[in-house]
Parts: sequence; structure tokens; C-alpha cells
Amino acid sequence: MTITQLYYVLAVAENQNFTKAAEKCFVTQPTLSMQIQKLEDQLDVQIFDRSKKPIELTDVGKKIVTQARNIVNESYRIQDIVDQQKGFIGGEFKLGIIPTIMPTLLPMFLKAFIKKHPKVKLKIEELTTEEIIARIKDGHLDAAIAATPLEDDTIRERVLYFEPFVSYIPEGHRLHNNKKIDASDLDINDMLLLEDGHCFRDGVINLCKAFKDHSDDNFQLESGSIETLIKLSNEGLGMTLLPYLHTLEVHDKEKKNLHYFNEPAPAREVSIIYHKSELKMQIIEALQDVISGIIRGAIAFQNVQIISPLPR
Amino acid sequence: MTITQLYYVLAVAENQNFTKAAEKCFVTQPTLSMQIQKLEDQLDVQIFDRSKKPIELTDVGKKIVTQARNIVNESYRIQDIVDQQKGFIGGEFKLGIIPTIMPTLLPMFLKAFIKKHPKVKLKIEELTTEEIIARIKDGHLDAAIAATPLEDDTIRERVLYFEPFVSYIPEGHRLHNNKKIDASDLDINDMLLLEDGHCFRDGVINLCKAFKDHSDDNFQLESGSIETLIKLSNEGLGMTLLPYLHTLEVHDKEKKNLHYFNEPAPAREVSIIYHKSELKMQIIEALQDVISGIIRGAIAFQNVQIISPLPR
DNA sequence: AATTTCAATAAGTTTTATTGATGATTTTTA
DNA sequence: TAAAAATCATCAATAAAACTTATTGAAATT
Repeated sequence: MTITQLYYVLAVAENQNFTKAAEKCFVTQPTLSMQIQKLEDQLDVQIFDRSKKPIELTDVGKKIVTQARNIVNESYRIQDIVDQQKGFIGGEFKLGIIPTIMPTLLPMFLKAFIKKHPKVKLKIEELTTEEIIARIKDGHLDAAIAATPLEDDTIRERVLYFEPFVSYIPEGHRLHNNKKIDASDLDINDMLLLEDGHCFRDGVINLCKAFKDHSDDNFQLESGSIETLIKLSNEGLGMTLLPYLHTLEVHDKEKKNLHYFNEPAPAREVSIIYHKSELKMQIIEALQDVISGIIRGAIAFQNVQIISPLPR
Repeated sequence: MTITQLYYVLAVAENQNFTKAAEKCFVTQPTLSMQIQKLEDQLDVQIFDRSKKPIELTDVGKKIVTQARNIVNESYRIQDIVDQQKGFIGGEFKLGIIPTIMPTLLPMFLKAFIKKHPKVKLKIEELTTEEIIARIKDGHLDAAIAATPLEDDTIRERVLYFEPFVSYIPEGHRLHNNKKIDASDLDINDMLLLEDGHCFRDGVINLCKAFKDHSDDNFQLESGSIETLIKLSNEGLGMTLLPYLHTLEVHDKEKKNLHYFNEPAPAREVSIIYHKSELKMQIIEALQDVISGIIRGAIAFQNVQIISPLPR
């Protein structure tokens, strides 16, 4: 049994197709077929059920794949140990970021990080929290930036900053003339929300429901981006909530629509998250350092109340 | 990087010698040298310091060895998964047993186990608790039978039975005419003990000290076997304590010297112990089943007080 | 029925692991 | 201190393996 064989098994299991898996592994299809057959012969057990189309794992196959993933990941750690010893910070690093953090935070730290750690090849992907968790678990992401706490045992979190919620209240809205807003003022029925799948949406819902519960959750207006929410709000379709960093990009003439919360302001906790196996920890810490350093200048709220990003 | 290379590294680390390690791996010495060099080249780091005699691990080398052991052990689990799926109970199984359990328990269950599971190749070794713990951790033992609790996070315990302590008190001893003995009657100064390293010795010391503490622990008479303790005791050199199963082998004419304790009798807890990784769990459970079944007929004490086997 | 898809097989090539012989050093022994 | 033994590295040769290209066979699709 070799690590390569296990890696091939993982590729076939993921792609449910020998030919595609072979491409991913940069070998020809017969190579994969033969190596997997060899492993199956040695173990004297079928890992894949080739009669099904697309190909499926057998029951034992599923267990073997879980263990194979474990072994392959642990094998990466050997290089990791060496890198750590040498203080080497480099190599490919796959980072996920949720959509409501991506456009504001990424431009703030990316240049600085690349400059400080030029050997790291960052591959950044915008993904929902759900996708991020799945990909951290299966090893397709090395780390991610998301709202926390996630309450997941296999995932570790390191808080980067607290980002308060800010109300965006257009003229003519019942709350427009309030200087400061209180969470208890909120009503989910005139709140513009992001589409399903955004954890910021869930945060807003949790915040609103903390004071008033509404059984008929038929939200009418939803959007995929915060930019659009602001525009919809300007049209008089309701108020909305923004994460603090987004308020820095609001047009000057719209600034008057921003209403801050009474302290402790509701806020989301933004963390860098990673698998508990702590692979590539040097790079994770390097990211944390750079982001924390930059954020200290831009955002420094302490007296906040964390709102859970999880759907209830 | 291959599992074989990691296995070679482990062998050299253990034997501190390429030639011996090669023999253990059933390959020639150049094979080991070259494969390990190849791995070192690939990682671009020295794993072994060859200038020292005998050979030593470098600092990174130590970390790599820990991880390599992890990977190699996890690779064994794949075969384990297959065996489990097939309900196959067989293969080599290395079992350790402490000296004070070996001679009484082994004859009771060995035949029955071999008959029930003929495909298992049991390799049984008599070892002290300390040696057992080390060998379970480094994978040289699959399981062991020892007195518990051991208070070790990496080791799991499954209790097989409770074995009471029985006093052996020769004629002429101050306690010889007591029908039943109480723990508070014991005095470590006229107690014959096993040599250092036996956990039963530590159990006896813990029991005696529970009532009287003696700062001057200069035991005079010690022996390596319980048989010898009985003979010494017959010579009038003091009393001693026996594990219950040993009393079944005392000569009839010496039976009068056996004095049982008042309930709850002090006892040791005897367990089958294994690494938390739970490798070869089918065989461990098979052993547990056979031993528990046999012991149920021979020993069934419940109202006992467990004495720790750990040195204080 | 013809075409496409996809894994298995066959044959040949390249790469890799292993061996046996040997050499260079160091350690042990006489 | 010199000889012997032990020990690891190196080299060339070989056996084993992994991999490739070409092809086949079986389903699935058109």
C-alpha cells in the first residue's frame, strides 16, 4: 500500500469517474485503474462498485476513503513540520472568504500580505459559510475568514475583529429621525435581507428575533449583495443593516442614512478558521498577524454584543 | 514520500543503526540508506545526525518520527477496516501480561481462545506495567492485561474482573489467629514484598500506607515471584499478600495460612488495555469475551475496594 | 443501429527500489 | 597502537514497479 494509491482512491471517490480523476492526478486513466485494482487485490475487497454509473463507493469503500483522507492529510504534515522548522512561509494556500467580508476586507490586507510573504501562493475563493466548513473538512481549503462562533468541533477559530452592525435607514422611514438605534427598535418586516445562504442574513434575523418573534417569515425583498440592498433601501423599500466596514464605502450623500446602535452595539465576530489538525499553521498565523495589524487601525470596537451567524 | 520510507525511518530511529534496522525490515542496508537519503533530499532536511555514534535523530527528525509513526499506524488501520467488514478475526496479535497475572490467568483462557480463534497468532510476552505502557504507545504491543486504573489518556481500559487480595499469614505471626483480616491490621514492616517494578508491590504498599505511613521505607526482604514469597513466609520471615487467583494454587497443607479480608476486601482491578486508536479492536473484544466468560466461573467478587496499582 | 463514454486490458517503456560488492570512517579489540 | 570489526555511503547491475500508448469491451446515449 502506498500513499499514492490512497491519493488515487480519493480522487476517484471525489470525481466518481476514473478518467477525470486521472486528469486531476496528472496520470493516465490506466494508471489509476491498475493502481486501484492492485490495492483492491491486496486488501481483497472491492472499494468501488463499478457496475453503478456513475461509479459508487462500496460500504467498506466509504470507510477506507475516510481513513485514506486521514492518511494523505497526515502525510502532508511531514512537509509542514520541515517548513515550520525552517521558518519557511510559502507554498500554495487556499483561503475561503464569505461574500459579506470579501469585498471590504480583502483589499485592505491582500497587498500587505503578498508583500510580506511573497512565497505564499494565495488562492482565494468566495464561498458561503456552509461551503467553507465542508471544504475545510475535506481538505480543499486550508483556512477561511468567516463570521463566528460556528460551534463545530473539527474547526478552530481565531478572532480577528468585531464588526458592529450599522443601520441604513432611508428618508421617510419611521426610524430615520432617531439619532441612535436600539436593537429593540428593529422589525424584521421592514428589513431588507440578503438572499438565503448568507450568514449575515442569519445574523440579522437572529438580532431581530431576539426581541420580536414572527412566525410568518415571508420576507419579500431579498438581494445577493449589500450594494443592492442600499439601492433598494433608497427606493423606500425598507431599512437594512450593514456590517461596519461596508459603511466606509457608502457615498457621502448617503452617509446621513447611517444610524449607529446604542452600546453594546450588535456585532459579528470575524475569525480566521481552520481545521483542528492545524496544517500550515505558520501561514495561518502570518495571515492573522497581517490582518490583525491592519484592522487595528480601521476598527476597534470592544463594547459589542456578538450575534450568532448560525441559522436557527 | 512513501509509507515504506517512513517505515524505514522508524526502524532506524528505533535501532539507532542502519544495519540492524535493515534486518528488521528484511531489506539490505543500502536500501535503507538510499531510501532515507531520498526522503531527506526531498524534504531538504537531515532526519538523522550520522556524525554521532550511535546515530541520533535531529530535532526535526524527532518530530518527523512522531508523525511517521502516526502515519504508519494509521495505514495499518486500512487492513483493519477490511478485516472488521469481513468479520475476520486473525493475524498476528501481540499481547503483554504483567508477571503477577501471567501464571494464573494465562493457562485459564489460552486454550479456549486458540480453539475459538485459530487464525489469531498470539504472541504473548511477560512485561511490567511500565514496559507495557511504553510498548502500547509505540505500537509494539496490540494490547495487554494489567492492573488498572492507569490514569493514562492514550490508553483505554476494559475491566475483566476484580481480584481480591488475600493475606498469607504463617504460624506464629501475630495475626495468624485472626479469622478475618482488616486492612488496618496491616503493617508494612512485617510484609514480604515483590521486587521493585511489580505493580502488585505498589498496590500492597498503597494498601498498607492507607492506614499507617512509614517514612523509612527500607524493606528488607523482597522477591521476584509470589511462589518465593510464600516460601519465605513459611520460614517465619513475615506475612505477605497474594492475588486471589494465586491462592487456588497454594498447597492444601498451607491453605490454613490464607486469611481473607473483611468486606469490602481490598482488590485489584484487572483489565485488558489498548491504545486509544483502537486498532485490531475485533481481536481485543474476542479476548475480552473469552476471558470474561472463563473468569465468571472462577471469580465473582463485587463488594471490593479497588487499590491503585500506581507507585505513589 | 451507430456513436459516444468509460473502464479494463495488453504490450512496451521508463522509473524506481533493491541487491551485492566495495570503499571510507569510525569504533572496538587485542 | 595496530589490527579487526562495525557501520554507513556509493556504485553498477538487476528486479520490480509504475506509467504510457494503443486497443478492447461494455454500457449508455443518440
